[in-house]
Amino acid sequence: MAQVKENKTEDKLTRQRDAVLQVIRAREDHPTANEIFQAAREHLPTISYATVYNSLRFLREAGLVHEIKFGDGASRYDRETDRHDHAICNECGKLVDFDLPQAADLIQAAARKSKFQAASVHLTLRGICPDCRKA
Amino acid sequence: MAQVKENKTEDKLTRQRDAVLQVIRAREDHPTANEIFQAAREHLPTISYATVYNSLRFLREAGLVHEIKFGDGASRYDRETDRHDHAICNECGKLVDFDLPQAADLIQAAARKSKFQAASVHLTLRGICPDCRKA
DNA sequence: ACAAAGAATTAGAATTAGTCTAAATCTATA
DNA sequence: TATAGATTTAGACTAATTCTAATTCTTTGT
Repeated sequence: MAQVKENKTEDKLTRQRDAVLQVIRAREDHPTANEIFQAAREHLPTISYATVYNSLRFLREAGLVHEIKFGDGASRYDRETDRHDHAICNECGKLVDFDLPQAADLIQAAARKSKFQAASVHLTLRGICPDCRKA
Repeated sequence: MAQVKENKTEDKLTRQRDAVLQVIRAREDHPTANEIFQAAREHLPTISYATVYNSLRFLREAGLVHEIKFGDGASRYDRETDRHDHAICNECGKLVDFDLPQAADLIQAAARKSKFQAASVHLTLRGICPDCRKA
C-alpha cells in the first residue's frame, strides 16, 4: 500500500529559500523583490528571479515573512511577522513599522460595521516622515 | 499687460473627464481603470485608455474621486471621498467601504508612535465577506 | 547503490497595470 | 480668425509579477 502523503505544499527550507529569508532578516528596512534578488545573488549567484518570487510566496505562506502591498510600485517584505501598523511618507515613500495596540482593539467594531468575519486589522498612517519634515 | 494666469493645473471638467466621473458615480462598487475605460467608451466611443488615466489623476487631484490602492492588482476608484475605512475579502477580493470613527481618532496616537506628521489614517480589515461566508 | 517519481530551480516568454511621447484636435481669447 | 495653450489620442514603453517548459535536485523503494 502506498504511503499516504498529507501535505500539499512542501515545507523544505531549501538553499535558495533560506538565502532569501536571510536577506530579509538582515535588513532593517523593507526590501522589494528586486532588491532581495540583487542581494541574494551575492550569496547564490545562480539564483533566478522566478525563484525569488517562489521563495517569497513560500516564506509568506509559512508565516516567516510579511508581505506589504501598497499600490506604490512593488511589494515590500518585512521580517516582522507580528501584527503591526505602517506609516508611509507622502514625500519620499519611506515605510515605517509601528504597533498601535488600540488599532488591534478595533477588530470587533470593524467586523460589526463591515459585516465581514474579521481575520485581521491594520492601520495605515500617511504623512511626512521626520527626515522630510526637516528638509 | 498680459493677464495673470494663476492655476498651474487647469480645472476644466471636459467631456472625457465628466464621462469618467459619471461612470464612477453611477456605480456602487469600486471599478478599476480598465472597467472605467470599458464603461466610458459606451458613452464616448473614441475615448482612449490614456485619457482615462489622465482623467482619473485629474479627478483625484480635484478631490472628486478617491483612489484605493491595495497591492492586489489594479487601483480602484471610489465615489466616496470622505474619510473611511475598507474591508477586503480574502476569498473573493470584494472591497467594501465602512466608516469607523474610532479609527480616525487614533491619528494622534499613530503620529506619536511613528514620529510622522500625520495627514490621514485608514483602517483595513481583512476577512471573509458575508457572501463567501454563506458559500 | 540506482532508478523512478516528485519537487524545486532556471531562463526567458508572457501578462498586466500604468506611464510616456509625439502628433492631432480642441478651446478660449486677443 | 489666428494663435497659444491645453487636452486627447494611439501606440510604444516600462516595471512588477506570473507562467511555462526544460533541467536539476532529492527522496525513497528495491
